[in-house]
Amino acid sequence: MTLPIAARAVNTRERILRTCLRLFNDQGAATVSTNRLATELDISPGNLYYHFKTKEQIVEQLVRRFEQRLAPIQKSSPAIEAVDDFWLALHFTFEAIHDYRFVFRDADYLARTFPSARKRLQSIIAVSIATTRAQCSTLAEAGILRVNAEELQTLAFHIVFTATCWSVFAKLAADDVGDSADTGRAAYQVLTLLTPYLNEESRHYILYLRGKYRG
Amino acid sequence: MTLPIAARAVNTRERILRTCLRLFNDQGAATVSTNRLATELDISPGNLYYHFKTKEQIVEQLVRRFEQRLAPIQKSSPAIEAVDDFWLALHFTFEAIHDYRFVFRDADYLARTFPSARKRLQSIIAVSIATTRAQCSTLAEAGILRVNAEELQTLAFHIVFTATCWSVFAKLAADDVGDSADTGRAAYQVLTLLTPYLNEESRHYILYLRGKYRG
DNA sequence: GTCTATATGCGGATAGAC
DNA sequence: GTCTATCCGCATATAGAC
Repeated sequence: MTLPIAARAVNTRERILRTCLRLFNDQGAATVSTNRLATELDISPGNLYYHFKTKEQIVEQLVRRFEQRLAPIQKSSPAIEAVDDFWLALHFTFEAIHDYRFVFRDADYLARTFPSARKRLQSIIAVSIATTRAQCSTLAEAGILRVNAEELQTLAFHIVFTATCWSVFAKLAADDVGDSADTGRAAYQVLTLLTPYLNEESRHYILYLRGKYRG
Repeated sequence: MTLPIAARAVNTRERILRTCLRLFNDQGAATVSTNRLATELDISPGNLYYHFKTKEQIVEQLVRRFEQRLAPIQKSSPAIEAVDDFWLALHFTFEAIHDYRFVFRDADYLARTFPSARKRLQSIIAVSIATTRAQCSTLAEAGILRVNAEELQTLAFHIVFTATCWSVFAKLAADDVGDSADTGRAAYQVLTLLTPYLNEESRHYILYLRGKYRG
């Protein structure tokens, strides 16, 4: 009952991507060489080369997956009718970011080294800002968020900025070497940006949520 | 009228540091090898080695200078009596960050590769948060900023986060490849965080400043 | 598909002559 | 102080056998 050849091939390709993602997240995309990746997988460099001719191809595939992971979350924009919808979407987003944390962590290296990655990253950010603005806009129309057009834009920009860069900063500021997952803390930090602009009722709700994310 | 030998030596050392800073800022600390640095300086690798035995020593020296550059700005904390004092301090800070932008841009690489740099970076961030909190606290006592203790902490944290990571994000989000200096935009973005908590008078002042930093 | 073996180049670091 | 020459190791990439 061994798997057919085609399935085995898919499996190796899949193993490469999964393992690479893990190593990238743990050690940084710049640090993880193709050789080390092959060693970790217990396959030969030649075999790795058979599946991916360049490191760039692996990177692009992983970034593409990250993009696909974000897509359904962002599609939910119109359904954001209350603060906790926003909160939930934020949570999913941060989980995705955490699962692919190398993407933003090593953004500078990736953008510098792989032109294809650079384009994709910029696209992700542009889409994210647009989506976030749409979400905030929906909240504003529902009277939950009190902002003018300019504040809306600045807020959306700042939320995306926080989402993308938070893990870099958290890791840097942390005493320990590992990456404290704490996506809740990240979401909380973003929500704090929103707080002053919320109406009374929603602000109270935030204060309630806040209690759950402090220790 | 040639310079005495000692002075020449100091000069080469200084030239190394200056050129290295420029290359780091332009191309990234990870990308710039000691060999490329030597080539750019028109000196031999051996000569470079004479002045700095390791790349880490150069990095540490540069980070130390960045720290020293920040120090006098941070010492001015008690003198923050109005919003535009804060604004000015912010401006100086962002100028310093821009002049040493590789420090935060490549923070992950630096922290990973050079333990000495990691410690220094963490110290810089810790001091910055403390300083910022002190500044905000002064503003709060003067009735300019209306925040409770928790908001103060979160705000300080977020301000430092923005200051350190902004250039990374700005560069990533930008279409062009170069680094748009625009420290004004960065300072404006930080000030926006403060706005909702300001008293009436100061908020108007901010709105006035805002006009100067939009195109 | 997977392996072994290897080409080629660049990185940091260093010895020893001048 | 500065150079030339060079070691060593690791990176990416690849050819060719199985």
